Amino acid sequence: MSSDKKEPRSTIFDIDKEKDFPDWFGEICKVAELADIRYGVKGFTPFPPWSLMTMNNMFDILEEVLQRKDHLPMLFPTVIPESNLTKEAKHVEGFVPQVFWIEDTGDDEKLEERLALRPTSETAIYPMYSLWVRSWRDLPMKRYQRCSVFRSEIKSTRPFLRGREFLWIESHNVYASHDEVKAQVMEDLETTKEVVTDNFGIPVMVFRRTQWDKFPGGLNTYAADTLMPDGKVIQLPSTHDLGDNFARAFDITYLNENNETVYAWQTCYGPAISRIFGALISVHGDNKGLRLPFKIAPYQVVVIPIFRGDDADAVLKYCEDIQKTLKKAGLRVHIDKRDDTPGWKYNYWEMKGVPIRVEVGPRDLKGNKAVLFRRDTMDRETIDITDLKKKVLSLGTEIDKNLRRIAESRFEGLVVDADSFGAIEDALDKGKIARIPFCTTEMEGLSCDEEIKDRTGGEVRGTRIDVEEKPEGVCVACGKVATEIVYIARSY
RNA sequence: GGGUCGGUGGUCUAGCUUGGUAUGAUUCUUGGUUCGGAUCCAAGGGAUCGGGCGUUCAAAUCGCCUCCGGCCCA
Repeated sequence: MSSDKKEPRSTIFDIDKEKDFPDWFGEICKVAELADIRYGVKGFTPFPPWSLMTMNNMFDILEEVLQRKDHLPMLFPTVIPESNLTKEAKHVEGFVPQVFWIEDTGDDEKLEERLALRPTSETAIYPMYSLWVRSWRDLPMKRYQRCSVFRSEIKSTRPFLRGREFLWIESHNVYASHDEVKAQVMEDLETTKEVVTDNFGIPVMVFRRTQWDKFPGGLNTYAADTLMPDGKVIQLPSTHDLGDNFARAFDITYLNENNETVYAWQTCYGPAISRIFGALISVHGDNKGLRLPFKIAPYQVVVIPIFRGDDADAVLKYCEDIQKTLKKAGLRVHIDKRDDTPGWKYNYWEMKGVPIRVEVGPRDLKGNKAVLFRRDTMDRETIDITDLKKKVLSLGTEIDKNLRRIAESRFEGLVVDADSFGAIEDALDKGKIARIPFCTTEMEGLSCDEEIKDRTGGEVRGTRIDVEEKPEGVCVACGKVATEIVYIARSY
């Protein structure tokens, strides 16, 4: 055989996202240095710079929106004394099975009272709210904290999508009336759409969850779902109408204008950034790796110098001028000066998902040009260096629009009406979401949900709250008159 | 939680059936060469074979226990 020539190796990363999604996800976490699963404790994962820098940018956007809507930041301890955790009965039932407990210190010294690592912070925060809320003048009290929480998940864990420790923001709000609570629910849904869809380019559908799937201890849960490449949906932020349940359990009362002591009303809102990041890379990624939105990419632009021996200094100088210009425009720019070939660097940064690449070599130097490459479409364009800033800025906007457009196109025709188990299963097998008449999302409907799950693998995600829907016909499962339209999907 | 497959230098991997302290690639370091889609050459570094116990003169290899992970299912 003659051909002992090396075949050009294709790319760093090349996996069919649609066909082999679990494989794609695991590999991209490793090769793009997003999560290192070698830590050795189930569900606990170190995040290297690339994912953390992206998540920090996501946090910044979310916090900016929350603060604009009058939420103030705060931070509570990680541990919750057992007596506080167990004050609200339903809440206990829902969360205690997943709690990590601290029982002793140092050399086996037993604690007087066990401490829980917070699985969520209601029971940490509300005893203090009980002290902080005194009068109607203190209301509304809108606050949030950015922290990590701990849940001993039984289900199999994966980086970002389901960890036993994950990063989120939780907002906890106190009001004088239930009406204000309902308004806050709507505000949170708008926040979700502004942040997750407008900024991160991830389309969502919002649902009111069923009574058996709501936040333990609350009245109602409203949540945003998005669609993963394998046709399953995943829950992103959720808002809970807590009614006055927790106020009664934690004695959060205030003096109203008539000098009467009354219970307060509450909401909480929990966008899990690490999970949204997991959805983001899955939704926007392609077979060559990540495609990060321009708004949140750690490096929005990477500059690749190309040179032969004696051109090096001039080319590098040219690159630094480019970096200076773009930094002045407020952009995050990186010059890759490593001693590797340009082609290697192209593949590397494409896999990492940097939205825009500027390639600069002797040719460009001579003509005062630069080559602009966009990751989303893999298109190249040669531009005059004087247009650089303008072009990069408009291209960044265009990339984000395009990523969002691609993601949203997957939602078109996604919902399919069904009126039988067969039709539901058929829809789910095609990666669709089934829309069906259903008896009720009150507790009595649970057995119907379970039957649907047994026979189709899908589950009831809830009822739409952004669209009015009139039920017709009978419940697919039990045959009783339908009182609601619900959506069935396979889910994470 | 059930099923299943797996764990060998940083990474991927050969060896396991038929016991005799480990193969190759890549990464990493150094020097040179090269640079418009994964440069090439040379030298060097790096593994008590996930952990424990057992069988044996001898265990990556055989047995038991345990930890960790992947995938599928609930």
